[in-house]
Amino acid sequence: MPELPEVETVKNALSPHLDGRFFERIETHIGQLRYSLAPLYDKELRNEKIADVRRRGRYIIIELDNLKAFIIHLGMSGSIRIVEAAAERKKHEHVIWHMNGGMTMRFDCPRRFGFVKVCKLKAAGADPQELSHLGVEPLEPDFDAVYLYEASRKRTGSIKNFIMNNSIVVGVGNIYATEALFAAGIKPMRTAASLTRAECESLTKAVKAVLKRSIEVGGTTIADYKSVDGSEGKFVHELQVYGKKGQSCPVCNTEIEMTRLGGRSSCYCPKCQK
DNA sequence: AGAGATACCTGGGAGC
DNA sequence: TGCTCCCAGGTATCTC
Repeated sequence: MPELPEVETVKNALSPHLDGRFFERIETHIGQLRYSLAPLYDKELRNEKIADVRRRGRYIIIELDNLKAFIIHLGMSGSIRIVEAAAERKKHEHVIWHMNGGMTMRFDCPRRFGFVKVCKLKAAGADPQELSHLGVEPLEPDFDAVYLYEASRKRTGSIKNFIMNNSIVVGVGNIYATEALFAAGIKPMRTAASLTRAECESLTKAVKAVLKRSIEVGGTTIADYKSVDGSEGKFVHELQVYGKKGQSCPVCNTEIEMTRLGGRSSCYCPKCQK
């Protein structure tokens, strides 16, 4: 399931294949994913040089020279691959971009939680209006103890849901929220407002460390996620508590427990996490 | 305003 | 074996 490290990995792998090329034709095999795919037939998306490929939160932005852009979200099961136009289409490859030079970029999205949106940018390199609600990037310096502490005052929801809230900080999903809270020694069900300054310091550091480490090893492959070349992320081998209910804590051997927060399962060590 | 619930969707695993 | 049921996940939308 693609979280920030996975999307970062995909974006980095995609970039050299798209750089300076243009889309000659876009082919869709389904009417809509999360949103209708009809806007992809806009003529202004064709034969226009690809100016930039970047990431914002869990969204990939492919910007064209005319300031039109695609926003791609992989949902929970989406992947993108670059293959020759002649390659056989996989069952769930719903969108195929044909590039000059004979290669295609293909969006495989079995569970259809992903989407492709078309938008118009105000300037080169600008964030689309569609993503203006997003909070800070977790790997940027503005996600720090002061920010987290101040944003979380008066917040009565759980700290886990708080750091998974896209309007606060982007790209932290269930896996990395779970792992970061373990690394910081904080129970996921604590209210956000109950965190001290010191705990905000350890939590922001833990979020950054977990995300950076995962990017280094190519993300986390649980079931569906693969990068552009089909390789699997190796962070799954470094998970400490995610999905390990009933197993021993790698630090203190206490049995890992699970609770549900915001409808999502949340594993934690009852002894290491206060 | 914030927080919780729910819908969306399908593959995979468990249980019968 | 084959069926049904349930779960996983992020985001948008709703309700309180």
